[in-house]
Amino acid sequence: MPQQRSEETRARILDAAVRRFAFAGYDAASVDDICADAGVSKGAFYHHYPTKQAIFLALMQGWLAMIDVGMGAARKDTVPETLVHMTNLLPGVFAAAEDRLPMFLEFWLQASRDETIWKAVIAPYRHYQEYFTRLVEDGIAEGSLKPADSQVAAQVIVSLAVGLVLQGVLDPHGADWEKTARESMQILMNGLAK
Amino acid sequence: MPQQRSEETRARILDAAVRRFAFAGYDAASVDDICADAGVSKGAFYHHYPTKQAIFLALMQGWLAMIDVGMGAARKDTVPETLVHMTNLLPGVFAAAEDRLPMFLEFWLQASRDETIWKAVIAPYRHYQEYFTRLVEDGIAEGSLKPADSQVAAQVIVSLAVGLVLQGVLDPHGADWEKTARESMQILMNGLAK
DNA sequence: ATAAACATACCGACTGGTCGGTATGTTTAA
DNA sequence: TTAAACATACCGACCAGTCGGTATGTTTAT
Repeated sequence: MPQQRSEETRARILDAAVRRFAFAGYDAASVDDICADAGVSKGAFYHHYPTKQAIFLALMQGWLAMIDVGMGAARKDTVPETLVHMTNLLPGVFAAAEDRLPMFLEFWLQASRDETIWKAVIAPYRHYQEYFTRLVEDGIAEGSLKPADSQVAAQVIVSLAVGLVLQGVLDPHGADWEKTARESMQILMNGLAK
Repeated sequence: MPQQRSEETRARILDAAVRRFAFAGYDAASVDDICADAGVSKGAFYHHYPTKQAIFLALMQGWLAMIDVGMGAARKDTVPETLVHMTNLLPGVFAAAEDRLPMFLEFWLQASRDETIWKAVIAPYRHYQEYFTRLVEDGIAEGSLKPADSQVAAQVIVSLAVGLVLQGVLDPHGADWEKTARESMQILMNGLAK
């Protein structure tokens, strides 16, 4: 394997970037900070990534791809079961990414202001919307859900999830968010299920 | 009128700050920018506000207070009616504050990292939670809502609202958000109402 | 085999510019 | 006249990105 050292440096920079961005935010995390954290020179940084924005984007892509994989693997027998199962996955997500969740917000905020980042965020985002829309349609087809506008139903689900995550970011100790997530989905189900 | 000029300058600075923060975000909006936009010198700025953070906080306070007023005025005969009426108010909120909504996200993000701002955000936020909790309890008492954990029910409502607003920020043209808001609340009601 | 030629990885001082905040001077209103 | 309101010049810190140069492989020609 040629230049495996290079790959390791790349990874170290990426790791450090996650830490610094999560801790201080995109603007406040300087490239110098990231380099110091990674134990690497600025030259190395710019050798591997053309700009600060580029590494931010790389990070985001990785994160979004991860979610994608996790979602695909959650499919169960019936649609309501799948949805409930997904909420059961939430605690793990929270625990694994607790300190990184502000980054999620950061992604969103940057996306709302930066054309490049927006395009990178909006595609997977719409993909999720479609995923849930199809899920709801399947549920209606299999008879476990009431006939309804599947698009709206999907948006409700996504909105609820987004809202829960963001409240979890803002006020982690303000509630038992995993319990709230489970029961919230239950209430939603009462409105959607047959 | 003695300090009327002073008051006007104050207001102009605040207006400009809203515009610049909304357009560029907290970090990217420089004090110089704000002053230029307000047609005022830096000396005037620092005469009226001790720091950049202070003006941001003042802005946030005003915004939160505004929501407070709007919420109190929405009360109708029954609880479900009140909630539906509130979603009907959303389009106005969206239209009036379209370009300022990213600031909402900015507030949130800053709050998740800055102790001072966090405290200023969390108090009104919990106040809303309590408002909705009481609203749900009233609904249960008046018999229009199913008996349920009022706290969780309130959190669902708030989560949904937060999620809808944030999706509206990220992807304004991705859906008809006011319609979605209305129908979402309807679905939720199916799960909550008797 | 091995040295020369080349390519990639990495270093860290430096630049040009920005920004929050301050010091000091001038105007305005009472 | 005097204090508040406002203006201007300036300071020190910081920061993304650059650049000349070095170190560490990798390929090529002999």
